[in-house]
Amino acid sequence: MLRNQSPEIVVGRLPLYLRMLEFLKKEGKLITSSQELAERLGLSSAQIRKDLSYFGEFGKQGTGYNIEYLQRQLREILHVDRVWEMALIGAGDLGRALAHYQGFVPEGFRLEAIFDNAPKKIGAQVGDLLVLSMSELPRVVREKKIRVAILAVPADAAPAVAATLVELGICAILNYAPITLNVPSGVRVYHLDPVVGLQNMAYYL
Amino acid sequence: MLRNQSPEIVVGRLPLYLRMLEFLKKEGKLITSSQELAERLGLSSAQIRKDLSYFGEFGKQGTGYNIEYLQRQLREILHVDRVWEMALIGAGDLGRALAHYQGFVPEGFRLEAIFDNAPKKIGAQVGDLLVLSMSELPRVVREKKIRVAILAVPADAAPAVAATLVELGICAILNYAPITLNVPSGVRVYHLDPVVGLQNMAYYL
DNA sequence: TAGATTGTTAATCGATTAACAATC
DNA sequence: TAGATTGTTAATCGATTAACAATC
Repeated sequence: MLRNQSPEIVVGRLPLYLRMLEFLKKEGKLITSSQELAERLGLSSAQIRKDLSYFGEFGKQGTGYNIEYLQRQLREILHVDRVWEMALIGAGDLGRALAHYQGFVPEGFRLEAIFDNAPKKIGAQVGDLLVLSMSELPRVVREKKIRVAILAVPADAAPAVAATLVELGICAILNYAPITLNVPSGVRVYHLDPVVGLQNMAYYL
Repeated sequence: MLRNQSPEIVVGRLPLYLRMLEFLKKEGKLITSSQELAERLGLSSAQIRKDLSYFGEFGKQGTGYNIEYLQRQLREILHVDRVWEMALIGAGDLGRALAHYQGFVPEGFRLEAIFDNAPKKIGAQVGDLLVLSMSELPRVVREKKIRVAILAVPADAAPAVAATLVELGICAILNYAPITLNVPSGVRVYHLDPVVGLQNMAYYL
């Protein structure tokens, strides 16, 4: 695959395209166009065509894009044409909410285990998982070859847990802790902080 | 205030600066520099100076930035030098986790009420709030002059709820539903979807 | 064929970086 | 004063958009 420009920002939009394609499919559509996608997503049709063209030719002139086909292609590009096992760290309110979330599996991810270091929580049932001690983390990550983790611990615990995850070979961390994590290059962190979103929007209030 | 370029992307970084300043303060620091902030945040020092200079002059040559002072200035710029009341829609697992979250108030936001339309949930105690019926939403929003909402309902319910929120005059929506919301200009939506983050990172796996 | 829409090029627009005078 | 760091300018870099030939 040719990579003559960094696609980081483009890759960031592909999951949105994938989500919208699923939505359109549920509306009964079989075909869509860059214009329809653009309108629904609040982007320009040129941007969508350009983004897609970076990875290949997926449409037909005069017709548009076959939704199923484009979904398959995008899933392949994003490597979500398989299921990635995940470790969830933190069995607090948020951790339990994530453990109950049904939306991961259809999109290429599955929670394999949930960890906490509070003795009161260890052994508790959460969804169809039992909360394991943090001391089990290395073994589970190794045995299940886990490469993705969700971090749902308080901010003050996050740096140490992140360091452990990195050491165990985790290379993608979905971080719910309200703190900027310092990780080596090669490890990716995606940050989800409600306060960052709220403060951002507050500027415009 | 002069606005000769769109600061959207800059405004998006200010909450990160604010969060890092708090972190440095907790380490006992009184002063920081664009270089220190840059290293900790993984940005360039030039970018941080440029971002700040867009809103004013907050530093001293040779010295750097007084942390407390810069925090106060950034809070004022972002309009989080006050507390915004919020309505939370959805009393599922995620809604309850958000209702228990202690991190909103120190950052300028407070949950005023939580709503759901499931009869089983209405009246339940969640944190120190009682779950109210959706039919109460208009009254509460009006009486408390609420302008910010958190949407924590399933994707299929989200568009209708968002439309209601917009109609009631809500102008900032923190959206946890995995769907792109269509709102009029003037209403801002900040999207938090774990799957989007995971799929984005999966590209690099 | 006529109409529609893609994929792609070139132009435009905007964001980041490098460099440095100003100054603490 | 010497050293450090800001605020700002100009240069660079990258992303978006407009336009259109190709083609279904």
